Amino acid sequence: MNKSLCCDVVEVHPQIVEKLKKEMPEHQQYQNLSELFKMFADPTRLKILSLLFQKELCVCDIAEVLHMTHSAVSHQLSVLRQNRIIKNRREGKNIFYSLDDEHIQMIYNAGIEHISE
Amino acid sequence: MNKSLCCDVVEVHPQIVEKLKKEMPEHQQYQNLSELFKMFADPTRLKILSLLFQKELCVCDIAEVLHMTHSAVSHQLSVLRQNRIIKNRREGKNIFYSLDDEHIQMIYNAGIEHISE
DNA sequence: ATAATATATGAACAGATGTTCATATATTAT
DNA sequence: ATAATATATGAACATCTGTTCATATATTAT
Repeated sequence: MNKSLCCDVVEVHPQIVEKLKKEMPEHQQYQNLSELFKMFADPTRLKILSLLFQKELCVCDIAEVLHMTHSAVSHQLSVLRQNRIIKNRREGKNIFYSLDDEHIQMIYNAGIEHISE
Repeated sequence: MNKSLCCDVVEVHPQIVEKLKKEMPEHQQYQNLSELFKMFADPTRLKILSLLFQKELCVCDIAEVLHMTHSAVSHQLSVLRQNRIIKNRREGKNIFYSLDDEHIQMIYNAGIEHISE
């Protein structure tokens, strides 16, 4: 009788907990959001993005600037592209990569602001 | 002689590549930034943050809303706190968690905007 | 067609990550 | 002091992640 929902005896915020439970968006939305942020959660990808903020570039440009193998760069570009962070266009033997939209730089900048506060 | 720096024969963007190399911030900065974004790169942590946007909460509140064990919640809160995403205050037996600053919500919202475009 | 170049891709591996379980610490009530 | 409660923490484990290596594909030049 009147078994509490939290902390075994008394809920700390019973009405708030109920409200939050009801208003909670679907798991899928959090999943999608986490996958977006995952793209920013690696120093190599951040470096690549920060380069693409300045100019569209091909694999070999990026590999050269970052002192990385072409393969490693290509894999990361592939991941970024599959997640709609960047897009590409072919020009002869080269494939040029660039940002997919401006939100990407907004998110990046918001992060920069935080760490340099 | 005149050995190219990129693509074995001709750099695609030789002057740009040199410029980018010189202006590249230190690895540590990208490392720090990636660690910030890592905090947002997990659905559970995003859920916790979205709850804390609304109200300061204790472990048991969060565990109840998310149907998670207290231990799992506590571990995530600990990670978030070590990374200065959230702070806490004790009130008797309870420890209340809340956001450390407003940048956090800015980053979160920038992400939400992107995925709902 | 053949060779050279630019990029992509699959498999494998090491290292990181999130949860669970068991246990410890801290606060409060008895 | 003892018991009960809220939270923290260490170890273990399975899963995920990023790079490397080897190889494949696509484009261009010969």
